[in-house]
Amino acid sequence: MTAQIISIPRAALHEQVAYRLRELLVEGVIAPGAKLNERELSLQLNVSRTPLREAIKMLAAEGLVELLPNRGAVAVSLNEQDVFNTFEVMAGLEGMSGELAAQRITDAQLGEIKALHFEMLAAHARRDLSAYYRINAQIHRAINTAANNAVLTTTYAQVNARLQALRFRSNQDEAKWNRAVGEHGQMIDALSKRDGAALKAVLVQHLHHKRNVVIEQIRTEAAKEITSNSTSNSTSKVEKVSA
Amino acid sequence: MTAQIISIPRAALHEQVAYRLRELLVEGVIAPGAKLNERELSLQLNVSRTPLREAIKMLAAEGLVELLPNRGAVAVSLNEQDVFNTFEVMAGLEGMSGELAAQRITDAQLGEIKALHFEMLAAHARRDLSAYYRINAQIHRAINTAANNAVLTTTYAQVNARLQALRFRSNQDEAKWNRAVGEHGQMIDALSKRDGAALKAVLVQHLHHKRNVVIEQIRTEAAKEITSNSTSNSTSKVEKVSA
DNA sequence: ACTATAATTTTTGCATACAAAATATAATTG
DNA sequence: CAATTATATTTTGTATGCAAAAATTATAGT
Repeated sequence: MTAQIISIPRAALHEQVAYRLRELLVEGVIAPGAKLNERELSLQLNVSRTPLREAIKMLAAEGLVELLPNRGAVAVSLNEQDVFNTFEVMAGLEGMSGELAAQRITDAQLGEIKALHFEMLAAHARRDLSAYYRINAQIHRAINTAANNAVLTTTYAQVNARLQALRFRSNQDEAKWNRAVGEHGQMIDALSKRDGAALKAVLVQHLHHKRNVVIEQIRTEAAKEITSNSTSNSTSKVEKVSA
Repeated sequence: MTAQIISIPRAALHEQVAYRLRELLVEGVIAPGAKLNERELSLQLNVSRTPLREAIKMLAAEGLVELLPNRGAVAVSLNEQDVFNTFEVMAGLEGMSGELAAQRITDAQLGEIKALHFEMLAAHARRDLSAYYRINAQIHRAINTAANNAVLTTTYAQVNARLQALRFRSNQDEAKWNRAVGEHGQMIDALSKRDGAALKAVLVQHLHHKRNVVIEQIRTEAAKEITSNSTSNSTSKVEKVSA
């Protein structure tokens, strides 16, 4: 009879909207630099503008969108300097995560990370990039969890979201992929030995390499943009949200 | 004639409200755990509930208030674990700041920090705690600026704001104050030598000590609360915003 | 034809209005 | 009189409406 009374109230509308928008931004459905039209989005998400605007304000505070006075919000578009800075902070936060995780990780958590590591090796062997990225994210999240610091976790997630929005998960070359996998092996070693300094060093270097890959990619794409723009018209501006 | 046309548009209302609320929260006018009544605040700030709510959502994303579904927002109230975690992250971020600042600081910036340091020594000599805290914050901000990483600066500011809301700037004892000033001297030395590792170490230790002071104070106040509650009624709940 | 200006439309920003949930108060019953 | 239920009030959540700003289109002038 009273079964439903305890039931958790469904998340507030602005929360749901924020969650959905976060997805759209991080998955690149709303491309960097694209405008967030309130009327359009409220129609597509089937909510009024009020909770939508509240959600947008939250995303602005998270750094996923930028607010232009009287001109609404646009999805963040990071330039090379921004990407560099973001990776620098991410490296620091990852390093912290690793250092703390090495001190605090439980045997069960370590076991799970080792399992994930083998799954990652499997994905690598199959050349399954999508699975690789998924498991990779899981491993890093697991390390973060093992650090056992909620403030670190949310801070990390917030900074990381902005990088995810770059969607740089394109085809990296064979050598770099192999190196990344190798670095992951070193992480497991360091974690097993509870060697915080070593884990930190690997993680920082791992992110350093990742940063280089991304910046290289940004430059390549910027160059491509220019050449393609001179021949045909750019498609990067026509951004539509698919509900 | 066209002088006014270029003039920057005044900040949007929700921005102004967010700024003001941030002040009220950080300065402790709205005490930790206090409820943010929308009607009340909108009257006091003289805005409608719409921009007020937008501002509150931003503060929630910043971690300064907590949203309770269908029950509004309350000023964050950090327990001992939260404070510990926050300081841990702050130490990491400060360390990063120091390491990068040592690499990137300009002579002019170093000069300014040295000047601030002398001002701090003056405040210390005068036992002017208020000035000391102000200058202390300026020095840490200056180091952060010298690190030349906008993402780090905003991340740092966001995490720091939550600590400021604790308002632990009460009277610390003589010995600890002296030690803190001594640590500041070491910072200047490390910065002058552009010794990132040394600066980082000092900053991390500095925060470590600060954390201990704060946690000790929290425990003391918690103990006081209990005794005072048993004799008279607590005043910590009756929180009013003074516009 | 191209630029500059004016009218129109769209879009954002803010306030208000209404509905639903939560809280406070009153009433009722054992 | 305490405990519980019912009622009233307050408060939050969402939608809508209106005004101001920006973007777009139309118009006029060179």
